[in-house]
Amino acid sequence: MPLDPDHHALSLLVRKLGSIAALTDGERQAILSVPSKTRLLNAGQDIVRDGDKPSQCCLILDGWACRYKIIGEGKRQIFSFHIPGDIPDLQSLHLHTMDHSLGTITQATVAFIPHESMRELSTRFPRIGEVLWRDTLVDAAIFREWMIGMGRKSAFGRIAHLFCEMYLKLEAVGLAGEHRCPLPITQMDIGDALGLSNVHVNRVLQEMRGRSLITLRGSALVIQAWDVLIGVSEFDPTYLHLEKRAAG
Amino acid sequence: MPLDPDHHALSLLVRKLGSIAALTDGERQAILSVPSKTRLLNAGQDIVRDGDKPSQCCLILDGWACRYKIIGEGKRQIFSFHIPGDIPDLQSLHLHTMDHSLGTITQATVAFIPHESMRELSTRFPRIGEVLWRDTLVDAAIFREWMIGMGRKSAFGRIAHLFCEMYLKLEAVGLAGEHRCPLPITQMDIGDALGLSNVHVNRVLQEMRGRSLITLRGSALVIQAWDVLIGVSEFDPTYLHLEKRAAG
DNA sequence: CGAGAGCTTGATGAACATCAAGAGGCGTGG
DNA sequence: CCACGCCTCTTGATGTTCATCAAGCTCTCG
Repeated sequence: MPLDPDHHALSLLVRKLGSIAALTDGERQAILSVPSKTRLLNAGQDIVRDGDKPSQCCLILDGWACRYKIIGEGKRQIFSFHIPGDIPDLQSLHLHTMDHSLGTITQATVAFIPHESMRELSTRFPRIGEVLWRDTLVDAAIFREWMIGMGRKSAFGRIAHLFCEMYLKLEAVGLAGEHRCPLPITQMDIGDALGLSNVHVNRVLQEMRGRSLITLRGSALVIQAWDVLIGVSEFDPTYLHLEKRAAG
Repeated sequence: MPLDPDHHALSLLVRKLGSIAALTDGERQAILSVPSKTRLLNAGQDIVRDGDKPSQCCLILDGWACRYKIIGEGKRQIFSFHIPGDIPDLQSLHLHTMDHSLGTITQATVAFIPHESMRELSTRFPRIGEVLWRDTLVDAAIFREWMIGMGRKSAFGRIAHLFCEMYLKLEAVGLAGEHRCPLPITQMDIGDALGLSNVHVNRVLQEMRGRSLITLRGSALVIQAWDVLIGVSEFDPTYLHLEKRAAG
């Protein structure tokens, strides 16, 4: 089998989907034969923009991305952070106009897959379609949880919640463990995601460090007091709908 | 044709889906032959609860409902308001455990449809599956818009935005016009939806009335100054993805 | 006509935003 | 190798938007 990068890209998709529902050989083969183009992007680069009508969606192979929208005078709201294995703009498959933007946070490797192929795949293999649909539903569940944070939680609780969430998401794809994970985002990013000023984020982080709850240096997060964080943030992982399964 | 209430229920679904994508006769027939049970519910009654594993989903025929979650000590976050034609718990089709609750706001008529039938319908008629999927994606788009409000907008902007949104959603199903619509929710509900206290909601409403922007008496909202409201709330209806089409 | 839910008003305080300025890190180019 | 610039983080001072508490009012509906 040739070691070409695009094939590698799709095997990540196979693993991701296989971790949610067992795949048949036929389904596996179908996914692997989907056409895709892999590209390396710089940090801080837009992948799709508010208002675009994309004809492909993207699978993150390496690096981090986020979905966001610019509003008013320089204000920004980040809706989600995305890590390898995610398809952050899957929704564009059925919502033809982007109502927000998607951009990289770090340097990132991304595979582009034509909508046409995704639609065909979903139709020919309804089970794959269901898993993809499900993926967008988990997405929405995370939005709801962020709404709770912004509507009803303190800055401290929101930040703690975000840390727990990102840790679990990373752990689920094998990129974190032992309460350590990469977190290559600025305090500004955290603020824009949680509806806080960067100044206030900074002060909360100081407090967390002062109470020895976390270590956060460079882009490495260590959660030293997991129980405290889930306590203050009322973190309940149900909403992530991570069904533990052996990868296919 | 017999005038039985369940058949009537599904014809609403036909109209709803038909307003998004043109349906073939076969598709129409298939929808109409889906089994469903119609029930009349009181105001303030739960339909599905946080933690449940429902085996059916519901179509609202009449009245209003909302999705919400109770957190901490008596705090509540409302995620969405639902009106006739909505299927508020469609996500339970693929996310088996509810991570929030769904309840009525007013007295409501609701049709219950087995998940099994919905899944079958989606598989046999991929186009219907796509439209349903799309519906959950619009749902998520609305969540994103609410996040912007709670993260980056003033109380005034948030409330104005909610009014514009509900008006357009109601208008799209023929329940509003001429900048008038029903709004059978309390100030407490508005607060719980937007992350505000009922007291503060009250004060903002006073100001809106004082500036002759709206009239809100009983459950009737009149938007007297549409342009002002969309201005202050930076309302852009793109996110509702209302594609104007003649109903099939 | 009474009871309860929702609305209204005032007083007080807390959690945050905003503004401003400086310190530390890190890559880039001379 | 050092110097420069930029980005991020940090810290302080001040101000605003909202929450909270408490009480009285109004409307509706049984």
